[in-house]
Amino acid sequence: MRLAELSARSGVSTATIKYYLREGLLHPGRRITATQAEYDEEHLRRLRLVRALIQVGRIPVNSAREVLAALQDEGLSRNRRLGTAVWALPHGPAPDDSDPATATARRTADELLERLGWCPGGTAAGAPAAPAYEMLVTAITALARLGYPCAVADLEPYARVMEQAAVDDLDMVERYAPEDHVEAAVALTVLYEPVLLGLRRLAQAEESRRRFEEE
Amino acid sequence: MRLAELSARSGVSTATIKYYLREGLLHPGRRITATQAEYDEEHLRRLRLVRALIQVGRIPVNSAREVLAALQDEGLSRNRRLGTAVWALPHGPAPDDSDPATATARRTADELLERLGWCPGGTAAGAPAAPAYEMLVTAITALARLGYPCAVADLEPYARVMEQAAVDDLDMVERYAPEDHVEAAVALTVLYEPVLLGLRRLAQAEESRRRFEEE
DNA sequence: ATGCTTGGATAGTGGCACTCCCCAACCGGG
DNA sequence: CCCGGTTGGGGAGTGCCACTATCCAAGCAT
Repeated sequence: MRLAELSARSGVSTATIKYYLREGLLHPGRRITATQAEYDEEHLRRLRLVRALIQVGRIPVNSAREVLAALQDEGLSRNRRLGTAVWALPHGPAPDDSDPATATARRTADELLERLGWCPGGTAAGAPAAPAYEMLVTAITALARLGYPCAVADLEPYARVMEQAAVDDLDMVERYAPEDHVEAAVALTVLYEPVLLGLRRLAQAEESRRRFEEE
Repeated sequence: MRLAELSARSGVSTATIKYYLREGLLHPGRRITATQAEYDEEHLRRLRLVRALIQVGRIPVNSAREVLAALQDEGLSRNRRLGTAVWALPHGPAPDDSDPATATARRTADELLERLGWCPGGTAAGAPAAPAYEMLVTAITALARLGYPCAVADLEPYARVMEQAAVDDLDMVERYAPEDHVEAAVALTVLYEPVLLGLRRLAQAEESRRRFEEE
């Protein structure tokens, strides 16, 4: 199919597809002549994934490129590819280590992971800490600076809850053929984030109504 | 305190504070002379909240203004203020109702809410749907378009999990004095989002290691 | 008086995600 | 074979956003 048809079937403008091609988010089509190229179903599928990651998952174009590159790095084992892809996901500002509140937050996070029996820093000993761990530290620091408590005991219930979500995530991934695991894991990790946050806000509204309903 | 001291104590540059003042995120200081103003602890507290919402919670400046305006709208009841504030939180692109997949997603979401016993659309009957509900529909649509299943049965476990998180959220809010409930609810809703997502990614890594550890 | 700081206003910056436009190469009809 | 319309590549431009730099008059400190 031609660029125009790819555009029509995906609902993405040709200008935007050309931009993604330039940015390396999409492989170039098979060149038919010097000025024309042919795209296939794989391009369409990839384009839809790109769009979903960027628009729904709010991932910056640069990160999306890294994530997608990891997805199909044939030189890596399945586990390494998944790790690399999830590693490239956006994770907000790095903790400000000049702030003493950050040190406290780090201790809280470490103690939490230890109590949960998870790997310290989200990785094997000695390795750099996972971006998700840094994200957690940044958020705990901000909460502490605002005067909201964030002790291990406050965080633990949330961790238990996300542990359950992760089990459900992995169950869902395992429905697919092993060669699709990495893409499924990335897509489900990213695209279930708005689902989880949306459900949380709805659940809060419901619970709030239940507790404070007096009109 | 003067602008310079506010800047030093918050770690935010004077230029940025002036920008926030212009944008109405911060109340103007008490004018001392024609060219000087005095700020107090309340300004400092507010500034820290603004920074946390924008930097850690990734809320756009415009939304932050609306959220903060709702926080202290004296004309509204506590519940209405909270509703207005949470309503103003960012929620991604609106569902594309010209896409038939959106209609399916809407049906899935409705059925899910019904099964959970939550208000349809996250609101009272007839009222416009909550932004969080629209966010959910958008995400379900994107997943469906990518070929990932998103049936009611797939979503329900996540909803149960977030129901528990919401109970924990509200418990935490109730530790504060009633007059602080609204601010606490907003801060905890927004700032626990990175905590939850970070914990989920760490939990996934842990669960993945548990299932696929073979080195 | 003078030389610093202060705070308000305006204009500018850099990054990001597109989007416009031109051009040369192609394709199809007459 | 010619010619109008279409295609894809590429560079430049757009709009938005979150700041940031500069200027200026008014203060305060010595």
